[in-house]
Amino acid sequence: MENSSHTLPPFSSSCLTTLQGSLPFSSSNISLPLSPISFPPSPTSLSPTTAESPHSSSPFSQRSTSQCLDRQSVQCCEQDISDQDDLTCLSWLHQRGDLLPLQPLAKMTLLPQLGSCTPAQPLPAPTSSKPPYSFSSLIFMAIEDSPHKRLPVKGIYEWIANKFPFYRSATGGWRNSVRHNLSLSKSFRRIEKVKSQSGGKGSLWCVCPEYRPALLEVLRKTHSYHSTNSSLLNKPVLLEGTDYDVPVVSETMEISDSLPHTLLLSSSAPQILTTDYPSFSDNTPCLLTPDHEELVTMESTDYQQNTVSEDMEKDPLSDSGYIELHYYQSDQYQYLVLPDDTELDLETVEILQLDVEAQEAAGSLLDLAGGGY
DNA sequence: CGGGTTGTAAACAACA
DNA sequence: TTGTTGTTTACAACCC
Repeated sequence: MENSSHTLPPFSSSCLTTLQGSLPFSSSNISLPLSPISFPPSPTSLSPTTAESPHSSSPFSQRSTSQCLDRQSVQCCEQDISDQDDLTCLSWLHQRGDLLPLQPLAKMTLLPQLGSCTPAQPLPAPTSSKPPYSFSSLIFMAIEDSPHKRLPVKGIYEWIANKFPFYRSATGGWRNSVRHNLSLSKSFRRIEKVKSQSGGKGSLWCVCPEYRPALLEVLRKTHSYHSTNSSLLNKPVLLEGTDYDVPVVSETMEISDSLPHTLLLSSSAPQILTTDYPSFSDNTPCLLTPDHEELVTMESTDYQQNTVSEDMEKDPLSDSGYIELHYYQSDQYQYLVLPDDTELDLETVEILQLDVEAQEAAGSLLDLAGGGY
């Protein structure tokens, strides 16, 4: 289960950001490196080709953006994409193992404007406030975060309690609510355990695929509300008083066509970095420089032209109003691949608290989940 | 105001 | 017998 040998593959795990929006969708994409990865790649997570390159000589360490996507990188990304057998999956739940938890609004505070890579204040000690998620969302996340996309009730309890300390100290009533939701909600389906399966009573629970979009939308709205409904739009927000060490819905991006762009990034906890986010309506890939000072236009690359387009054409959600953004990471950068004719106005992008161990654990979960469905 | 959703509590049966 | 799981009902609060 927690096999640490299952670390992130080179350029690793493709993480998905599933958005709902009304933006045009095309077959070609741009790649947007998001932020440097601050952790050293695990030896087992690197292919021979990438492992040969020390960090200092990595093309990604250069500011010259045209060098940022060499052929090897492209191939790695291609491989990564091809391995993504289910574009609708919540891979991000694994990849972004400790992504930002949604925070109660009262705990949001403005960050000082950061001109460059300035570490934020360490997050204060957690408090015990109730997470903003409904039980359906909690169950959904728990199940989606499981290797095989199915969990027994007890596993759901444990996931929630692990991720949301509020429920560790809460009385047992919430467990009743969980069971109540499982039984009552059409979103969840009970799977009888085969008799050969050992251990424990009860059944496994999974998410009904037809209800996934709705559940995702609930998550998106929850995050959207809690990340924007505080007149903090376009201002970097530091979520403090974090209650949950969980990663959940940060990949929800609010896309609008009217607001200036703010990109809030974190290369590793507890740093929170910000940068202005330029328009990408010219379909030009951009690179966020290693020190987060600016975004630089990138040259067109083979990667852009040849690698992702087919994948996006096959996007099963392309007609459903959902847009999937593929999230990659190399040993130094994270890449967000976007549909290129998207009038990309990010109202708020929040990517917080990338934790190395959690990501590696998430990677192992992904590996397990690869054959699970 | 009505309907739908969500959260909570409780009762109960089935099962390990 | 006990604790867990699953179902069902009831009610309150909230939102649209």
